[in-house]
Amino acid sequence: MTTPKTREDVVRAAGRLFAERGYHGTSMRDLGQELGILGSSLYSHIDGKDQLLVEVIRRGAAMFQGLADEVMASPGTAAERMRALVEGHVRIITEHVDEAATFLNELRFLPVEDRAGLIALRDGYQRAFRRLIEEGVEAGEFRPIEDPAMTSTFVLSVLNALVRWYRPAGPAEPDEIASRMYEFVMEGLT
Amino acid sequence: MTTPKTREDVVRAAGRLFAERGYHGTSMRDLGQELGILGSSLYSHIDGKDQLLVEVIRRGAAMFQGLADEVMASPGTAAERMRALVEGHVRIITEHVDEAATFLNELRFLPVEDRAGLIALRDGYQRAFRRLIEEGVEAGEFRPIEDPAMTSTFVLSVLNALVRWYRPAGPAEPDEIASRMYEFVMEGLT
DNA sequence: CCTACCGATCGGTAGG
DNA sequence: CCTACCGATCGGTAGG
Repeated sequence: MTTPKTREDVVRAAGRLFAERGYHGTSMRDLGQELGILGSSLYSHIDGKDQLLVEVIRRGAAMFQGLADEVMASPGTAAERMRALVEGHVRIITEHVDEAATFLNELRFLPVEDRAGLIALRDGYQRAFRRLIEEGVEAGEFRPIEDPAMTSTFVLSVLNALVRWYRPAGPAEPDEIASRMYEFVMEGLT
Repeated sequence: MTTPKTREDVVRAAGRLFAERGYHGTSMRDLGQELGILGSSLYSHIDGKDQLLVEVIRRGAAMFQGLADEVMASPGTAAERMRALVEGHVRIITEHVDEAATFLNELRFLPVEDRAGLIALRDGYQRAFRRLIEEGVEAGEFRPIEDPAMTSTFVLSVLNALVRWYRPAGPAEPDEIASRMYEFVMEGLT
């Protein structure tokens, strides 16, 4: 009675397990079990385990890159665009934790031929934050910041760590998380 | 001519590989190779692979807990103690990246009987940050903060992410990193 | 610390 | 999607 699994089902289940147990902590038999089929049956949908990792991570990367492209092409002050980046980043993670977590945690296990390209995407995303910080400093919206690259790492550290503690059943709503993150990033503790 | 490996050598090499490739991405044969011996020879030093994970993570946990105990028992304003926590945290990571990274990344792979205790240690460390934030708000040193628990997560996100990007050969000195982190945590971007 | 293994599990294939 | 497998690798042991 249960309808046959699709390739899409397989990729999504892979994201779930890679996020939860890591790429090397997930066997093809685990993944089959998650879908109610045998591990060997997965190979009618995909070519190999590493292909699944590539596909899950590509999805994560694409969402973040899309956000950065959109926000950086839009008008507004540096503060306004920073708010848009924070809200978008939180939305991506709360709506797609698995792909986001796998993108952020399992990049190093990618096959060599895919690794460099996806790391470049991640670095490009970080560069958007750095440029925005530089613009904000120049415009006098932000305080003088000696090392915008390192500071962009700090901002992204706060945002990315959400994949580690976000739980859909948790007490905090995504909107509330985004607001408090933006506040913290802009004002710090004082 | 090379002196025999000690148990200490084994634990340290395990920390290195667990940090770099993850627990499940490291085989006992990999670990042996790192030390110039066979995988099976490791068992004259240790009882099992999971024991190595427990030991590496215990070391990481102990350093952070020691820092929190020391700082929270010392006098000083909330800001002064926050600075001490940031500086200590950065020092621990820059001097012991492997144990720190394994503690922060591989906790979930611990044997069930050790997991809860070490997670409790991590949570206790985070509680020190939360209490300090609450004290700083009450004393009027920090701005009013509605959710000190979530805010402590933000501060720790910035600090913990250092295990992901710190490289001893990198351009930034530990002291400089600590200063900029403290500045960011206190003032944010504005 | 090595030699020589062990059973279990891994990613993956052929054929239906 | 399953049956029935494959060679390779896994964590680990006995004996020296």
